[in-house]
Amino acid sequence: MSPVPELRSHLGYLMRAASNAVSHAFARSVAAEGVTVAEWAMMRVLYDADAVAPTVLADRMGMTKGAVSKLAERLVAKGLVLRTHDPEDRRTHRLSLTGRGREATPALAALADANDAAFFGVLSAEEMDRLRALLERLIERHRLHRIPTE
Amino acid sequence: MSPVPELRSHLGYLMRAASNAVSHAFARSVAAEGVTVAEWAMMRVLYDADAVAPTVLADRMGMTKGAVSKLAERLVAKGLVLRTHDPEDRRTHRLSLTGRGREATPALAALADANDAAFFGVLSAEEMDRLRALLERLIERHRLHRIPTE
DNA sequence: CGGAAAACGTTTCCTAGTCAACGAATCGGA
DNA sequence: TCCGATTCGTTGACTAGGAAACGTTTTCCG
Repeated sequence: MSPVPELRSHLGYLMRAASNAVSHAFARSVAAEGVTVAEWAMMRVLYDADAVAPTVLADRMGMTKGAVSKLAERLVAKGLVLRTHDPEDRRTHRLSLTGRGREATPALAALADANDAAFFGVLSAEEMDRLRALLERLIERHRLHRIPTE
Repeated sequence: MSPVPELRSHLGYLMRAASNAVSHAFARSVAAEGVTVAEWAMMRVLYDADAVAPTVLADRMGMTKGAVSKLAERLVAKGLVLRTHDPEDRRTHRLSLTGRGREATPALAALADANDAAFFGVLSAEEMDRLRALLERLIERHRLHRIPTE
């Protein structure tokens, strides 16, 4: 009967626990293809929007530019991403998928689908929709919150 | 119109994004008190169940014993946790909060409450309950799933 | 009761990300 | 037009955790 709330009572704690579990499972899954979760995320962004500046990627992926810099370097080393010059601004450059990177992406997407199905399959379709709506609202709100402070 | 599903369509991705945001905010909050999120979690477990073996903590916190070993070492160095011998088994030992650790815990719990309120306050009470129920089910299911494979 | 097997915590190596300092390039205002 | 302010990506210091190898201690069974 302590006045101090339990760990389990905090939504933040539950969120972290669930997220760790799902990400860890997914990490094992994509590791078989030789990439990490963050690498997959960057590849997926580049799959749609090629020739993206690192700063844009950082914003879109919710990471710092330092992290993007290192992540891109790993993908370049693996031959999945390449850097090209920006003719109009010599400070920056553009990141694109290589042919191999583009070819590998659909298979990784399939793994992501399978991981989602395995982890969230215990929920009904309606519950999954509700969860998705709740998460999207939280993310949306946080985005708005973050801009003025930084 | 690509056949490859978007990142945003994956619940795992949304979960990771939301979790990162809430944990990051909380990390900044508790950093003012000189501890990290994981350190707070261990302290909270020890607050209720004192004199706990590292293996038990690892299981209860969902971390590896290696991570617990390092985490405990940091807390010992900060004077918030102490190790005592287990008289019946010389392989193991017990972890407890020091007086200072015990005194500091309620304030950290208050920060956790405040962080929860700030982050999840955009949801209604009913939505928060639903989210909690969904997360608890996912965690529960994953626990059960993990045991037979290891 | 003795030796193989198991349990326990630590340590090493690795990946990963934040923060802050930095140097180069560009922009903007006087 | 020129110099301070800003923007851009990189780098280094640091925290954090997983995987696996390791040494110690205990357990279990023949």
